[in-house]
Amino acid sequence: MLYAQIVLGIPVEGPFDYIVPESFRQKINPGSRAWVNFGTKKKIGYVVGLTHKTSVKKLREITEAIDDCPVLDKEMLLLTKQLSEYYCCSWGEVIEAALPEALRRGKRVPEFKSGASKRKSSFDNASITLIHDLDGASRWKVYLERIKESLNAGLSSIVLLPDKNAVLNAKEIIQRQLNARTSVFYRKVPKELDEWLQIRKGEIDIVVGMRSGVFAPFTNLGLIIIDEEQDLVYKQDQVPHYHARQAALMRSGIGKSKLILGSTSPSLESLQLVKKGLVKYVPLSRAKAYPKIMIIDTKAEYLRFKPKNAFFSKYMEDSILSALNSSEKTLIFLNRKGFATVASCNNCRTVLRCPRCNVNLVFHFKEGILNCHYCNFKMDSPKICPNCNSGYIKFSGAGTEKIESELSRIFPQARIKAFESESIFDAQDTDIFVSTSLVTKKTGHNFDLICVLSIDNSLNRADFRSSEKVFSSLMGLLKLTAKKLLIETGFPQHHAFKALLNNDANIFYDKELKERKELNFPPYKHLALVKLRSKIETKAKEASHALFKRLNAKNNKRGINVLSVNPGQPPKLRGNFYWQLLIRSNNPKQITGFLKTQLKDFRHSGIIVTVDIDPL
DNA sequence: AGCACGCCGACT
DNA sequence: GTCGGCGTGCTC
Repeated sequence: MLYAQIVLGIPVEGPFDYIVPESFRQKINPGSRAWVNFGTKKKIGYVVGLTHKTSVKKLREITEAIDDCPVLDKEMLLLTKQLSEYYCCSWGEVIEAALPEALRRGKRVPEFKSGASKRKSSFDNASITLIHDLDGASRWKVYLERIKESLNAGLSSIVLLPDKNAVLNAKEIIQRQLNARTSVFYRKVPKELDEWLQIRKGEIDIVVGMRSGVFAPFTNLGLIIIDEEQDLVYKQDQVPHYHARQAALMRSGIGKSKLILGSTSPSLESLQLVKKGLVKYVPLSRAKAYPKIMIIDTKAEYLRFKPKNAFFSKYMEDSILSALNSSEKTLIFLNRKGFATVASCNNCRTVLRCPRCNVNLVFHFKEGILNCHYCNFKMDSPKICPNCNSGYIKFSGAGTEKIESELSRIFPQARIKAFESESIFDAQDTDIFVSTSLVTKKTGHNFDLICVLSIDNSLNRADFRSSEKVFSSLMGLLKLTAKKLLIETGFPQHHAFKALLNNDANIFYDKELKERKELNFPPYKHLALVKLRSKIETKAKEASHALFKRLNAKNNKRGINVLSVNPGQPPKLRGNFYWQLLIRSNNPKQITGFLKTQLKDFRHSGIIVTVDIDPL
């Protein structure tokens, strides 16, 4: 008797054994899909193994075999398994993250010959490289060389980028420079399945994609490149909360392929791997001139000039004016969209909030609406206060739109454009651009003057990564100018600014690493976030406290620390109330092991629990 | 996750 | 008396 060990794309640990009927023997192999009855439902199962022995009494038969040739090869099976052990989710859930939608729905693929797998040279320390490239231009030379090496060895490459624009841009560079079969591959790309099949058949040499591109089904992978590896989009914000960098590290270990991480401001995680000697560090110098950088101490400015409610310091205003006078291009950078942060009634002080998330709504002047930046809830801006019917709604706080209108008041002669969202911003006839971090995502922009406003908001978040995020966005801005960069801050001594002033990233990294070490934060320790959500506020609170108590009681493991229970951030999102536990450990696998046993029989009505390992 | 089985409260 | 709430266990 032959049994198939099958996992499913639901949060239950398998595998489950099924009888393989004689007629399906040819088609049931590790990595192939099959229809199975599970409970009362018909589901897609993924065969992860075959066996002649089973301890289960009442077995069911596989309903139908789907694949002539397995959709997952040995490497992919191992990769998805390792990821499920790391990220505290089921094997089947990771498999579903790695397959195109059509395959998860059970769509058949025509019979195909799997691409040949090639033997690769041995894997050593030089196999992982971190390229620290200060203006983001010179690294492409290295990328192209390494891809070419891979091609010459008959091996394929994956190139990951943070967003669609960068993907299309990269594809163009590659197609211009190399004679190779290149495919753009990401979730929801038109004809996703066709692309997938071509890669699986070995008809493609290079895949350019985003996060999920790390699962491109090559059988002869030689190289993975992750560009701007510090970018937060490489972490999936849904189960299975995997990080493309982590997946790439695992995949390169399994398949003996090389890995290149490229960045303008490397993550501390990657630098830590360099320090441990696991990753080779390659710094590239900046080709562009280094701009003049000024840190404007807003406290000192205030003492000198006492501007009341001014958005710009005197120095900044003067700089913008002189840029205008010599018809230079200026960028005003701030991290807040919209016209105002808060809309409140001037009479009763009622603040207008999102009904689903309970956060302040942001006023968008052009559309005349209030918008929730968490769930995208929109409503027409009310003329009168919904609470006291008074007719005066006050808007305070500065977003891009507010700054835009303020600028046109101070500089009526200037042509000003604010860009949020995806609006076109190659306008030639513009003197001053106002933008959020979106501007660093678009290529080919150059400014004579960049002014950074209200960076302190970002710096003082209750987030241990806030400094790193600020540093990274400043380094992103640095790429956009060779002339002048002004930063307003009340913390001019901060190591992020010092590093910038001295053109020495190590000033930032050394200090930041030291702080992280002292506080037991990543990259020295790992964190896990256990999130509980419920429609009912008290239930979420009570359940999270019960879980906190339980985890502390059951935790006899050395090295695991259940740190805190807190309301989620934000506490209310899309009509659900969130609470979260924070756990610290030396090793994510240890947390995952602990949580998998503890959460199996933790059940509260109306509560959904999810786990995020290495949250960002 | 999704479902069935099973035991207690307020309704035709 | 029964419809339905949700706590509990299970899915090969």
